[in-house]
Amino acid sequence: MNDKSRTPYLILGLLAEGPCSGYDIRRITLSRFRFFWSESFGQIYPCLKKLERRGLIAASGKSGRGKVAWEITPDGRRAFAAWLKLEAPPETARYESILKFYFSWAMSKEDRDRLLSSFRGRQEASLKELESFREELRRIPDPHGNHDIALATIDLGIATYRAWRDWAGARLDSPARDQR
Amino acid sequence: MNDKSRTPYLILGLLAEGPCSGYDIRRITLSRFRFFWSESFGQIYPCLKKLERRGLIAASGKSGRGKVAWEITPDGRRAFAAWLKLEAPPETARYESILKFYFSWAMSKEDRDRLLSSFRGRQEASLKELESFREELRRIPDPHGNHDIALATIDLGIATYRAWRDWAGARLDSPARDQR
DNA sequence: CGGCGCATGTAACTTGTTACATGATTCC
DNA sequence: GGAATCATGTAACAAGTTACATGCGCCG
Repeated sequence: MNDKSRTPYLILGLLAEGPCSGYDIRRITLSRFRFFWSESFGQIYPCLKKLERRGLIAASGKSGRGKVAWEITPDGRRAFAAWLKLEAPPETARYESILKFYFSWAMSKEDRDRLLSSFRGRQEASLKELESFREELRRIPDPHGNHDIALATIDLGIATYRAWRDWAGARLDSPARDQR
Repeated sequence: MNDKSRTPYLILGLLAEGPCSGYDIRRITLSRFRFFWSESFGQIYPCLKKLERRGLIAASGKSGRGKVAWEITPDGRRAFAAWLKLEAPPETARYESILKFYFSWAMSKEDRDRLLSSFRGRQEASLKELESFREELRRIPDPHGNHDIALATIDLGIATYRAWRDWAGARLDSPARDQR
């Protein structure tokens, strides 16, 4: 495991919490992980096969439909723990809508407002989704004692979505004033 | 210009504000754009050549050292404006340190605190950098009247860095309590 | 029994990074 | 004159997306 893709570790980490299918992993990255992670099927499925070949995960029978439940092996846990200790490299980001906002001096006021308002709407929707997931998580039992950390992660997402929504809101409500 | 890379538009947009070299573009993405954009030399230089071949930009002589000053052409402005009008596709993100925090139930408390504290330090440093750039921008003249929008963009970065720094700070100062 | 969503898979492609090379200029 | 930084460039590679194909099971 000396390549640079993080996909294997995302998978190992999720499986370390409990069995999962490739489809489950995809759904997780699309919902509660969305503000900090993404994966496509084209990454997930080949990576699952590769991890299996290396003995880091194993298929533990099929559940409903064609769904495969994957489990982490002791070797997998070791590989995961080793990665977890490493310092993460500097982060990079690409938010096209922020880039467009930066360039929005070249737009009409209407187009800029449309951009802002659609931005605000997306943050608002993501916020609602995370907030309701947070409530759900708070209610269900916590067998492994890791809910506090999951909740803390979600709180970071909530804080981010709120800050972004409010930022857009302020530009829409009083666009001429200089807010901080 | 029917491919999916946004690099050409970043370049066109920056050149639309004034002449720039490839190195300048890189520096901009490394500093004030860092919270929402990144580019590597391996993308920038080939892309500049391609944009020149297509007549969207032109080299306007050399300045100090071997530095090439690039300018946008009328065709370039049109291509830029056309892209700007399009709705941006859904955003994806990858923050390895947040992923690691999510998985930090598998860490010792010391390792988790180290992670949080290094995270906080990076947000703090980025925040300071953006704040001082903001002050600098406020002081210099604004010939094209687009400083307000640049400042607004920077404010989003500042809000993000603050929220992230404070989130990490709260987890470090009173890790047992349930903050919002 | 038709359509939708679940679920897996993969091939072709694009995008982006890394590592390297080169040379000029500034500063000590 | 040597080191650091500025500045450009590219080849090899890795990573990630897209578009497709397949089939099952559930629901109306």
